[in-house]
Amino acid sequence: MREFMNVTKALADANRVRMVLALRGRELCACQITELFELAPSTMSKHLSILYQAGLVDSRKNGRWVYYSLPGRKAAVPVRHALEWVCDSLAENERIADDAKRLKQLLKLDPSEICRRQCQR
Amino acid sequence: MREFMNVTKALADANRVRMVLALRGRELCACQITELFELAPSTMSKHLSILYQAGLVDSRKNGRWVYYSLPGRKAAVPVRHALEWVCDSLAENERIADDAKRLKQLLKLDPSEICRRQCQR
DNA sequence: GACATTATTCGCTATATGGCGAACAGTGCC
DNA sequence: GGCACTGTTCGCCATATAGCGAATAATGTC
Repeated sequence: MREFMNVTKALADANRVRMVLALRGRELCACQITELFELAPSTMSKHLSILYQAGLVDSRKNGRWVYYSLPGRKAAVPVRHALEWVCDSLAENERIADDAKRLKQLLKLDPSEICRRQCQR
Repeated sequence: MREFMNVTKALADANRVRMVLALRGRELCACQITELFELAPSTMSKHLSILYQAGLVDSRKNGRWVYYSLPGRKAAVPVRHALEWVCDSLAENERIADDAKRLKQLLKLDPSEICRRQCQR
């Protein structure tokens, strides 16, 4: 029950749901996600931590960068079903499509370029 | 997105999830649900209203009684999938099994008997 | 080692949420 | 109509949550 509620609570925030969908089919580093959603890095980090605790995302550290991704087959069955449910339900969603569009632009840039942009704010 | 978040938010509370599972395969009147979960009627009513707004439960009024049930085929696809996900994920859960056991006892009583019990508190 | 870079943790504030009891509303019975 | 019964709405309080900036941690570069 505890674990299941971790998943439902993790999915009860629109920004976290958008993050899950942004991770479909690719991994993203923290700064890319921060840039995509225009939130403070600390806020982003907390969201990702909640998703991670729920098992909804994986993380991988490489040097100074931390990459997040969807867990795929290794995830527990309830988590896998949750991810399928979320992705299926919002596949056609306008907001999600817009996120995907902006992400596409973002991926053309070098990650370090993104971080530089953030520092200038 | 709005509608989808209504569902995830509705499922982000353990008591509401337990209510959904208690409604598997039968309808229950509000006083039965109140008795099962030992919450104040006003609290129960609010929870049921949130589930209803999300489309996760149906309601039917009959005289002084209001009956709640799962929506079945008429529900939208994302809602149906959510209900399947919840029920599958917690089918073996201890707490849910205990709820089911207590509910079984409760169903032997007449609804009006239950209400009388509540008034005596 | 000193410094820049990337991400997380901590401390705080504003808002949202779950809980209750009291008041109100709708229904049925006398 | 008056009253009992069943549920809901309202007003309140305590706690949880999302957000930010500052401080800290971890890594790479000079």
